[in-house]
Amino acid sequence: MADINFKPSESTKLSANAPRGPLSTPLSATERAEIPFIELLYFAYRDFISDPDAELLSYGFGRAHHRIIHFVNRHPGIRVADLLDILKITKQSLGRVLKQLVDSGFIEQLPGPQDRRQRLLYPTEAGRALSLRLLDPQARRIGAALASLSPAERKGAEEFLRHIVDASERDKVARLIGK
Amino acid sequence: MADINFKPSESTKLSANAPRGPLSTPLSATERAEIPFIELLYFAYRDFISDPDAELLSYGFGRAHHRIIHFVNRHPGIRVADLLDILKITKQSLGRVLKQLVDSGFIEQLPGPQDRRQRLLYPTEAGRALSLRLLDPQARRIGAALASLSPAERKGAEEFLRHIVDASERDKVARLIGK
DNA sequence: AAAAATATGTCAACATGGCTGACATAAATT
DNA sequence: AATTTATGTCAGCCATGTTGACATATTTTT
Repeated sequence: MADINFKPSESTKLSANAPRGPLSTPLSATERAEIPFIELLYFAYRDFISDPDAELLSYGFGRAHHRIIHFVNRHPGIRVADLLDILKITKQSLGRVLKQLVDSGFIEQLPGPQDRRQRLLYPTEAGRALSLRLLDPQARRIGAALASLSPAERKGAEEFLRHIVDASERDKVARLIGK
Repeated sequence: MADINFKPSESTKLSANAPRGPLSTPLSATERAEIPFIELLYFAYRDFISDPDAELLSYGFGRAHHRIIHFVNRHPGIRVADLLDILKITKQSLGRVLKQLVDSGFIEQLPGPQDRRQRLLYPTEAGRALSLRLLDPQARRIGAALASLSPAERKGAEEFLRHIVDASERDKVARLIGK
């Protein structure tokens, strides 16, 4: 490995002591003003899911269970097909995790009244309780964040997130969220 | 299974035809005003990562590769320990994926000039190019979202995300983002 | 009534990317 | 000289995603 024999005056702080790499100039927000938002989304989401992740551990569940529990509680009687469309996963992936939730008594399946091929999904009392437990820390986190914003800023946060969603999915998401 | 023998007047649309489940009343934003934001974060993040996910497929890479490529390009010469602290994963998880990126010529490792135990990470030209390719669709998505907002609303979006981050991580994130 | 389409479930195999635990090595620090 | 630190590596486990093929019950169509 070649040693350092040339040390040009570096302009950036982070790479000041490392002018030997193939590329020592950082990708900066100067070039791409959107980078801070990209990274904020990453860090915010990383921490946003950390609370329920910890809670789920004590039940032996994971994020997949969380998503199912949440949307079944939000839409009791939801069809399997609609849940698949929300989660954008395969029925095999869903089936495995859903089965665990049914077996452990958090979700119940009932045949559809009109179409008896359907197995509509409902939360049990335990399922509702779990949903609320998982919801609580996230709601607190959101609430605290919103509390520090003006009404216009709050609207900005909401509109920003709505526009990050695929344009083709936006209406459906708006309907699901209930606005 | 008990049949329906009582059909109370339902107020919500979604559960109107399904009053037989253990719980047919939906968890609604009426009880928890933060629910729309919780779901918006979920849907926004789901779509936000879909563009790079598709792009990565053609390289045989996954999200783990994306994160490494991104932060190494943002901070050329970063130490392995610092990258681990950003990603919050174990060195074994990082090592496996990082090795693939080094072997395929997207990232180069160089010993630290002061402390030669360190293996500082730098992007190669190919690594920078890949980083920009992955960045592009996300930056466009963010840019389009921001374009629809007023300055105050933009500030709201940014502040909201900053506050979603763990309080204990907020300063570090601010430094990483460069503000 | 028979045929086709639909909603769902299931079996099997595989890939990614997390994890833990144990151990190795080289370099810096004490 | 002993210890600590930065990093790597081997081995195995787990969660959760994938594809493909096939089964079943029910509804719709012909």
